Amino acid sequence: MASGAKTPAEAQLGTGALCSASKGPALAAVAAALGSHASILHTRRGQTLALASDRGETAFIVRIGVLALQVTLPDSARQVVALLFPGDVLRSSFAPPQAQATLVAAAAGEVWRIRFTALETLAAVNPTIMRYLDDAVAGRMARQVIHAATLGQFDCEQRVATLLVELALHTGMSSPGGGVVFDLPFNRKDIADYLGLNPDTLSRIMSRLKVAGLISQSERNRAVVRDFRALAARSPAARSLIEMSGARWVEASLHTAV
Amino acid sequence: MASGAKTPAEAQLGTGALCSASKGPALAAVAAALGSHASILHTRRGQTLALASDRGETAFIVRIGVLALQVTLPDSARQVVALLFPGDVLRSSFAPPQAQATLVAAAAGEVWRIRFTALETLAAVNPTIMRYLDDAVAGRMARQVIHAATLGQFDCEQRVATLLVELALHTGMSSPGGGVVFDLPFNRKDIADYLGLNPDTLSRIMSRLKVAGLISQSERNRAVVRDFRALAARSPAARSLIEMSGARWVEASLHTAV
DNA sequence: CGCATGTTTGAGGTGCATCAAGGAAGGTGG
DNA sequence: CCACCTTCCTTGATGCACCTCAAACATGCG
Repeated sequence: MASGAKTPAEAQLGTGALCSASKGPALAAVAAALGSHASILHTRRGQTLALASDRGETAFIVRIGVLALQVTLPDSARQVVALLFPGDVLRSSFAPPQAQATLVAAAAGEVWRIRFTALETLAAVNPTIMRYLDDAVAGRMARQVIHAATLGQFDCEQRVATLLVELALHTGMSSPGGGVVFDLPFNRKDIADYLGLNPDTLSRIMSRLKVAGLISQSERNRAVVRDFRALAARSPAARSLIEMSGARWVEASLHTAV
Repeated sequence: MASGAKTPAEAQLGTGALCSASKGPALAAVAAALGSHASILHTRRGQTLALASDRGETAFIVRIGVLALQVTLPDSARQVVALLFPGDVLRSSFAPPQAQATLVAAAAGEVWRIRFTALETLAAVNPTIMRYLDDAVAGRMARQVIHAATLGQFDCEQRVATLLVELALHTGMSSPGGGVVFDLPFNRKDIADYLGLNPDTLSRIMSRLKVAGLISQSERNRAVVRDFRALAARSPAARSLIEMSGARWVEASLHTAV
């Protein structure tokens, strides 16, 4: 999918352009089987999705766009716990009890919602679906592991670099200028809450990266990575994220300094 | 299981005493079906288990004891990403690629290892197993979410309180003195790496909690929570952890100040 | 234009890390 | 049984990375 072969909807929404299909069974292969049981939600920027439906557990499958799972523990500040990209699967039970958990859309996109029991039934019958779900959950867990390492061990610049690498890999499109362009989901406060930083500190780091020539911003909420290799070098998690994303343009970017 | 009704092995190893069965299908119910396909590993304190076997993906099911999953990203310090308690399930693909990941036993215990493909096959045939695995993974993810919030938002005292609550809930036994006793897995450095803190800082916090009368230490590597309610009050994640653990003695502890 | 919301940047404070010295616990050989 | 060593834990002094507060600066909208 490195060039062409994207649906009009994807092109319009600016996702999936540079991100090749995930490993394992592609979502497309299981879409047909799931489609009849799932309700399709079209999201807008900032829209919140209720995690638990009236009764029973729910599963969400991201088709297009970026979502954030945020959690607020009592007497604590909010933490954006995970960013969800196309292909990701979320169960409502992934959020801990006794916590205020919210699913927020970063942009216009598409999410499939399905009762978990129904999904379980489908998985029992269709090995492809089961494999897809298992792989999606495993990938989600691996990303969560990286996030834990990010929050626990990285300094603020490494955290920001990690986020930018993550976004470039998942939602980035190569720009005419030679860099990688992508939308910054949410505002500074939300991003800071994802990285466990202060918004002021985040702003400072971004400015520093701009001065260093690694990134630039055409408009607000949009970023251009000018030197992906230099950026990746500042994130200890870059290699892991690159291998997990399976994005093909990375190869080229890593060998061509800008 | 608040009193008696524990196997000799559990009593000897000091686990599972106060922790009632997890929700959903108990591990015992699926043990028979898995037993013939899994190899049983007996762990010693500090023993490391290879995550990926020679070929193919592996799953681990913790029966007795505590394990830690630790990850070291390139050019970064080690992060203990998760503590695994009896009933927990770990797939080798939960660890990100391009990272040095290790599974370490905190104490003598028992772990079942099984090829993931075999486990998948069993799950497809046996709904009870599938349900158990799904629930175990969902619970693991919820704990990972809490850990992210802990690393991202809590101050150092809240982090330590959270760990102590977690350990008390999962491995604690009520002591004659009225408190809750449990082993401290690993040494200070390892615990600090789990909480994203410096060992020196951790030691200071522990001393502070001792002075405040919340905990005491009979021997090294062993802790007694003297006032569980006060400790829980210092951890924003306590309510979530309590509800997830399903430990029954908590009810009593929460209503009796010491 | 004028207001609301979000971002940037500076000045100053603080929580935690770092460094270093001392102390307890456990193991080993005499 | 006691010196001795190694390992781990504790605790004080100091410094820095990041947070906090506040003011100026952008951006969008009625």
